[in-house]
Amino acid sequence: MNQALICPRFEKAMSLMSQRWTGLVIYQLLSGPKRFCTLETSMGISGRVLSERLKDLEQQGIVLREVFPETPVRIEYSLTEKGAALEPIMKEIEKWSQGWLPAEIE
Amino acid sequence: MNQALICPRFEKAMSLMSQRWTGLVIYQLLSGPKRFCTLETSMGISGRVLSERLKDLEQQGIVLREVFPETPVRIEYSLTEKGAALEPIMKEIEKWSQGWLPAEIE
DNA sequence: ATTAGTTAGTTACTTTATGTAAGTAATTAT
DNA sequence: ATAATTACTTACATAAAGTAACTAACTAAT
Repeated sequence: MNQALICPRFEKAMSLMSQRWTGLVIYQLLSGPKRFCTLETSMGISGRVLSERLKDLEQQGIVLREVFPETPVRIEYSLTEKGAALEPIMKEIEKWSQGWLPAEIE
Repeated sequence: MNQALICPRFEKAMSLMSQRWTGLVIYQLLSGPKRFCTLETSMGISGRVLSERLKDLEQQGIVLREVFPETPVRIEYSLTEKGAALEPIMKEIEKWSQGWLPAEIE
């Protein structure tokens, strides 16, 4: 009865991208490793959700968490190879947004 | 204080893609116009949210709603040019999912 | 020794988003 | 008159996200 079955891998990828904040976190990490507080303030996400997302992305092998025992402790989040492979998606979103969304009024 | 300002157009596009179901709705419409009940059953979205999403996408000029006064009434949703321009994003998501997500076990 | 400051979170609570299931309106078939 | 179909909407329940205060580990200053 289900005429258009969706590929489960595609569906999974889409549900990843469809989670609020996930795309932006990945986008931010494309320009290099970032720490928790940097992500928090630069994208306006709440610490509660950021913490949740980073754990999730780490578990999925998309993000790597590294602890540097400096003072105060520095923890850096970066993209794994799997995570960096998401870049073409981001580039296409960027292209579309530039081609089809209105620029801001100055 | 905000070292990595995000382009507002990109942010808007990302927030569109980050809404639950929006990406899948667009993906389904890439293969041609679809009616409400088809979308509803093929992707397992609730009517309440599907209705909300379609209205939203219509307002943003991504989806076109057409009424065919047959019996019973047929209403078709399709992508506008702006909506169809999202295809490259979907293709990249598809590529990534095939390259990095495990295939199902048969 | 006590107080304050920093980072990376967590916790309890509130608000918003989504799911569920029943209902409505228009139309035709029986 | 009753049932069936499509395209929704409505009321209510559950899940996800936002807010703000708190904790833990450490150092620096008073």
